[in-house]
This record gives sequence, C-alpha cells and structure tokens, in this order.
Amino acid sequence: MPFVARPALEKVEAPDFDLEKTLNSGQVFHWTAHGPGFAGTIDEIPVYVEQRGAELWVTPGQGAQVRRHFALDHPMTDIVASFPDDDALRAAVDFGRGIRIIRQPAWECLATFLTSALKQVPHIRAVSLAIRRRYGRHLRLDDLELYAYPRPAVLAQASLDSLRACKLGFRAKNLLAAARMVAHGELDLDAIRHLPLEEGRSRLGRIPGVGPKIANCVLLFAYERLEVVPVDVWIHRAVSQTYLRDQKRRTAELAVQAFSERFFGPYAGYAQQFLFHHWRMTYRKGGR
DNA sequence: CGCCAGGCGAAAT
DNA sequence: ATTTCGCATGGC
Repeated sequence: MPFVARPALEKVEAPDFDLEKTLNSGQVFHWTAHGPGFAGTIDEIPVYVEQRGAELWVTPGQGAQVRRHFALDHPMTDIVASFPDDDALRAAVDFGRGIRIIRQPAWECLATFLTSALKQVPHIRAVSLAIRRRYGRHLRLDDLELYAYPRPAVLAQASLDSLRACKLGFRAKNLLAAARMVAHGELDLDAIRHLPLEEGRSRLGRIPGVGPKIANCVLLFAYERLEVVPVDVWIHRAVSQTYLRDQKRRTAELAVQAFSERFFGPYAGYAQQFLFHHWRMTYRKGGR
C-alpha cells in the first residue's frame, strides 16, 4: 500500500482550552470525531482540528479562523475570578476547565437551537446533520465529506414534508418560517449584533418558536453576550437546587434567569455553561 | 409500558 | 399575571 502523506497542519497556541469538552458542551452539534481530532465546518469553511496538549493543529491556512471561532482570546482567568466564590460553582468550573463559549455564525446558531426544543443533545445532533446533508453546501476536505449549514434562502424554498423527513416534528414549521423571515429581509440578523440586549431579545422573540431560552442561546453563542443565561431544564435544576432551596414552590424560568444574571455577574453565561456541563454529565441517566 | 429531553404558545385559571 | 397542556420523536 503506498504511503500517502498527510498535508502538514498549522499550529495554534491554545492554553487552558479543551477541544473535546467544548464540542460536547451543548453549544454546537455538527463536529464529528476523525482520527485523533475532529472535523467540522466554521461557517462554510471545512476544518480539521486536533489537540495536542496546549496546542491545536488545524487545517493549513485556517489558524486565525479557528482561533477566533473557539474564542481562544477570551480572558479565562478574569472570567473565573469574576464568579461568586462557592463550592457548587467552583466544582463546575474545575470539572469543565477548558470549555469556551464559541463564536457561532448567527443563522446557523438560531436555526439549530430552533430545532432543539424538547430534544436531547444527541437528537439535536442527528437533526442538524440530516439538515446539513440534505440542504447544505457540500464541502470536501481531503478524504472528508462535510456539509455547511444551509443558508436561509435555501431552507426558505424547502417543503414542509422534506423538512419533516429530517425528524424535525413540530419544529419544522418554525424553521421554515424563520428561514423565510431572514431570506425575505423581514429579520436582519446582522443588525441584532449592534442592538441593546433587550432590543435583541425582543427582535429574536418575534420569530415563531423562539422564546426566552432560545433567544438567550443565540445572544450568548452567536452574539457573544457573555452576561446572558439561557435557562433550560438543567440550569433550572442546578440553580434552584443550589441557590434557591428556600423557595417553597418551583421558581419560574424567567425568575431563575434574572437571579442568575445578577448573581453570577458580567460573565454569567460562562457560569451557566460550566454548571450545565457539570450537571448534565453528572446526573443524566446512564451518565459516564 | 411510562417518562423525559438545552421549549414554546395557546388555553385555562 | 401566572399555570397547565399539547406538541413529534427517540432512548432508556
């Protein structure tokens, strides 16, 4: 068998970063393990990333993209130092050390979380990959076949039935409506980046299927509003059982959000991410 | 079989 | 102004 040389990879310094944890922390759902690394897309660029200690070795020419996408410039020491000092959060930060809140393309992030309602992470992943394969631009990277997330204009012309074939269930009509809003110029995703937080929340909330939780996911994972706390079932459990034990009744999601964004401070979104990952990995059924 | 999943929106209180 | 239910699908 002839020896086929792998193309050289480009080195990126990545101190205090953990690629595997970051990709499995419920932010992004399309990367797949490939050899010692992972293959995926950053917007419409196919990329291979492999971690060796405190370095990433990536597809040549994509070092700057990778560095930006995985937010390797986030000041993690300052972020952790800004948190309240308590056992639960310290344990979560220790458990999740190396996780970054990555900078996702806005449409891809919005569309993916639109399909996340009442689904488990592996299901979101399966749906995301099915949509990419069916509608996304085909990208080749050496021997790898990758697919970009389809642009709004493409999904806007999809039929409801073909979307449903991707196991979207009741979420299909919301994805279609959102794609049409963006494609028809009724929703300007670029404009939201520069809006005040509450205005951004309200704009996103006009999209059918986008309530407070999904709006907050998009604000945190795509618009880098690191002070925002999306409240899902795990964060609700973690925060209410850790910090709101004296409450007699179940605290409403919006109240948990308000408490968390005040209590955890300017990087509350990061605190949320550490708690989410720790609780999900610790308490999920059959958890590793 | 029953229960739950990185929720939302309409209906009922 | 809040609480309760239905919604598709799949894994345990």
